[in-house]
Parts: sequence; C-alpha cells; structure tokens
Amino acid sequence: MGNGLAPTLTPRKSPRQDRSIATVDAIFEATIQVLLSDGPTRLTTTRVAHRAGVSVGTLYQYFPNKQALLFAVLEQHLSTLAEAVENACRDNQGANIETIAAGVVKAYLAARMAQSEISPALYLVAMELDARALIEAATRRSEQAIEALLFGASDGRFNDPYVIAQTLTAVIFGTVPAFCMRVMPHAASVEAEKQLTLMFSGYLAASCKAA
Amino acid sequence: MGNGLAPTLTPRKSPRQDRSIATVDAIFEATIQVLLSDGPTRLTTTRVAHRAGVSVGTLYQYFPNKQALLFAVLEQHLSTLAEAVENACRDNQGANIETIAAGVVKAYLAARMAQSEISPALYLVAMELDARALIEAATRRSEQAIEALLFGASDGRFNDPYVIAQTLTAVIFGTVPAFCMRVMPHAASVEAEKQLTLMFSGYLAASCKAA
DNA sequence: ACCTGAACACCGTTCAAGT
DNA sequence: ACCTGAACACCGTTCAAGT
Repeated sequence: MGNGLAPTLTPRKSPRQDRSIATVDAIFEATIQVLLSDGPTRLTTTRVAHRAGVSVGTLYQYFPNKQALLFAVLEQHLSTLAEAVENACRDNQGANIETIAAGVVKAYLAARMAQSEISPALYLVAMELDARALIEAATRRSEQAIEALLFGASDGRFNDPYVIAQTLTAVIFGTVPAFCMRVMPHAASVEAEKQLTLMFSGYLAASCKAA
Repeated sequence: MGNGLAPTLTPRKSPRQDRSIATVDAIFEATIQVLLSDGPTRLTTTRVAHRAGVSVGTLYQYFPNKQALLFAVLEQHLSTLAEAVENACRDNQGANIETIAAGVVKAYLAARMAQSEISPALYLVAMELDARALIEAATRRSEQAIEALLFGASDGRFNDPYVIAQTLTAVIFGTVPAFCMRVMPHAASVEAEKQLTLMFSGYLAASCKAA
C-alpha cells in the first residue's frame, strides 16, 4: 500500500530541544558545503558530520541514511524553482500571450541562475529512483500555476490548457538543465531566454483558438 | 593540458586474442543485464564479473574502473540517439517546415522508446561530471544535422540556423527525458509527439524570414 | 534527550600467483 | 597473453556506552 520508500527518507526523529535543532541545521548546511567543495561523489557521511562538528552517530539520529541528506537539499532546491514559476504566473494574470511566455521563461531562468553552483550536483541525486516524488511535486506546482495563468490570458482561449501547461513545464524543467550542462557563458543565458520565449510564444499562438 | 580524465576511462588494454575479445563482449553485455535487473545502485563490479563468467581481476584488465563500464553503455546509447536524428534529417532534406518538425520529433521519440528500459538507469551515469564529453558529442551531431536540414528547407530561409538547431536539440534531448520520468502511459507518448511537433512548427515559422 | 566513536558488513581496486 | 581470488583501503550504518 502506497510508497514503501518514503518513510526511510523521513527524518528519524524530530528535534525537541534547542541543542538538537541547531544540530540538524548544522548538518543540513554542512551537506551543502561538502557538496559544493568536494562534489557529490566525494560526499561522505563522516565528512558531513565532521564539517557540522558532530559525530557520525549523531548524523544518523536525524537522517536515516546518506540519501536523506541529499534529498533534503534537493527538496529545498526544487521547491524554490516551483515557487519562481508560481510567482511569475501570479504576476502575469490577464497578460497577453507574448508577455506570459517571456515572464515564465525569465522567472525560471533567473531562479536557476541564482543557484547555478549547486544544480549540477543535485541532478545526480535527482536521478536516483526515489527522487521522482519530489520532482513530480515541483512539476505539478508549475503545471497548475501555468494552467491557471492560461485561463486568464487576454489574447485568446486554449483548447486544452492542462496539456499546454504540462508541455511548457516539461520543456523548461527539462531543457534549461541541458543548456546549463554546456559551458553556458554569460551571453548564452540571454540567448536561451530569447529562443525559449520565441518558442513558447509560437506554441501558444498556435494552440489558441480565435480571440 | 587537455582533459586529464579521459585516459582513465579508456579501455586499459586492447584485446588481441579471440578469447579476450569474447571476454570484453561478455562484460559489456553483463553490465547491461545487471543494470536492468538490479538497477544502477546495486550494480557491483563483482556482480558484473560473475554475470559475465569471469573474475573481478579480469574485469579490471579491460575496464579501469566501475564508471568506465557504465560509460561504455552510455556511449552506445547516446550514439544511437544522435544517429536517429541524423537519419531523420537526411530523410527530410528539402522538406517544408511542418514536415521537418514532425520528422525530427518522431525519429527521436521512436529511438528513445526503443530503449526505454535502460534510459532511466543511464541518466544517473550521465550526470557524473565526466559524461559531459559524451553528451556534448551526441548533441553536436544532432545540432549539425538539424542545421544542414534547415539550410535546405523549402519554406523559407532562417536568420541563424545554428542557434535554432541548438535550441531544438536542447529541447528534444532535455524535454523527452522529463516526459519519460513520469508514468508515460501508452497515450502519453503520442501526446508528447503531437505537442512537441506543434511547438517546433510554431518556433520554426516564427524564426524564418519571408519565403 | 542527546551525543560519541569503535566495530561490522560490504564494495572498489590491486597484485602475486597461476595457466 | 590471459585469468584468478585473497587482501587492502574505504565508506555506510549500527549500537553499547557515555553526559
């Protein structure tokens, strides 16, 4: 019944005292630090514990295994991306197609650029089977926000807003990482934004029936 | 000077005798088998060696480390995808925009569906830093094929065919995996093809100057 | 209630010894 | 020329003992 894996990734115990709350925070921060300085392959539970100033045993009191550490960081990251899309959608209610396309693409790209150092490391974790639920959650938030946005577009009505929202979400969440894996020099980010906006506009224009 | 990592992933020695050629093939096949049956996390060098009917020592005579095993499989997979795009481009020389969009999307999707069982496992490997070169190579093949295709389009001339080819490649190589991570039921693949084709057509139409 | 760190199981990799 | 498998180093995880 249900997903038998989730419980293993849930924090093992909730901190009740100030000392342990500080401990959990320190471990979380240490995970990010080690991820950035040593990379995901050299990330070791002992190393994280040491960086956090505690022993391995303590780490395992709050996180059931190594993956749970990385999941916690990934969860925060994906949630930030979903939030960026949601905000952009809220800010563009009632706008026209071109503005919508530009707004959503720009917001997502900005959010990713803001945490561009950590993203590559996290996409390793994301591929592990059990990250699917997290990605699914972030994806759904984006889809729902875009769908609502399309309902209010000033330009026209769409046949199937949910399918369109699904496609646009898949394209930004999927394509941008692909762009990022390459050298991604200064100007490339600008070019990516321009091309994706053009693409979204064309797609939206083709998908809506008479205004 | 140059990429210091590549040599470590190169086969350690080239097989000279029939026996060793058979050994290398067996190890390669065993890697795929274990990947499919046990998943990337439970893939063990000992397990692969055992499945191939040799000892661990023998495995390490031809592959310098565990990653090299997975790289070999990933390389073959990416090469198949690039080839699919190249073929589709060759077959659509001189076609119009809509046919081009449909042809490229369809070819890539078909190639991925054909090896859909192994893809998820491989995208774990792909994220490891040193897979960048392989992805870059497959991406460039696709970009060049699409660029050449655009030059011959019957519909119109494009301002910057390379940028367009780059964008389309990023979108198919990036988005389709995103689609695949979700349940991807029977009909979803058809829908993905339809939506991506629509998107490509709109984008191409918007990017070309007067016919 | 929270922390410690030695101990255990397991995996990647090597190398002396075999045919 | 090719193969074997015990041995080593290292890492994830646990648990008896501490405060």
